[in-house]
Amino acid sequence: MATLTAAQKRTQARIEYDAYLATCPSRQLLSTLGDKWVALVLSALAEGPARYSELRRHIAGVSQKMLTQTLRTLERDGLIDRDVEPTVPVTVRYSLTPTGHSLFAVVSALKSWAEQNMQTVLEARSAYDAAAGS
Amino acid sequence: MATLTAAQKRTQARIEYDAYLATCPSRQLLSTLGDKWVALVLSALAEGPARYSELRRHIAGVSQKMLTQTLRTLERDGLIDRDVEPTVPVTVRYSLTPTGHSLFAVVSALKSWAEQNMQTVLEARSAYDAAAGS
DNA sequence: CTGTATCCGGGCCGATACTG
DNA sequence: CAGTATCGGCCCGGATACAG
Repeated sequence: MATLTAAQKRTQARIEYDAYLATCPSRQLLSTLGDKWVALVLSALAEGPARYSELRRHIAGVSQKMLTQTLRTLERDGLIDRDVEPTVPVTVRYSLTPTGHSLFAVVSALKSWAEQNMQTVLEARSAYDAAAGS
Repeated sequence: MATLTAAQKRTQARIEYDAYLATCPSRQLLSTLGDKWVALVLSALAEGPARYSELRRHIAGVSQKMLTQTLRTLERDGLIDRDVEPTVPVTVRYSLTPTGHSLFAVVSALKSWAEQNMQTVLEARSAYDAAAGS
């Protein structure tokens, strides 16, 4: 039949909304920044260009896989440059593009907010947890 | 023995780094904002207080579970207020706190960056994919 | 040195059913 | 109306092994 059940309508609405979100610039940016290592890589490269192994050492907790994956994503989005020098063994330098620098500025603003307000947030959290425990 | 293998040292370094990240205000904020629905709930409430069912309708794609979970997290962090009116049936109004409003301002800045630069990013992405396909 | 390929466990999140 | 409880699929991301 042509009519849909309530459940089907809801599912359909969700699919459409997901599609809408997938094209939303803000959401795309947010999900990229939300990635665990993106902000750290941006910060590291904001201090200047660096080689793969330097990044790996500087961001101590990252796994090889995630570092490579993060770098590829950022490169694909035009946020960082990847320069390969044909030495033996090969040398690779990563650096921020202008777009990457401008994104880092935004992230810095976020960082400032966090540093100024996280204390308040943490206190609210403690108060909330204490009330729940009583 | 007292010495550690290279693998053990790396694991240890990762644990310490994770612990460090867990206390980093920026990272905490980023992982919160990265949550799929947080920004959407903030945006919705920035337009004014709303009831649970209103939010559910306004943010069409969200599931009951995730909406509740998101609201709880934001409430816990002191970003939104939850007011219960003892009517029958019960009425619940959510609204942004001052801290919540200030966070929304930051998110708005992020949104502006996304709207201004996502076109460039998308083009870079297309170019990258085209090069890979050749 | 700078990656790629594969396996696999844990957690996120949607669907569903139930409640005051 | 405004939730809570539970199950299950899927994907993220770490560990490991291999390669140019």
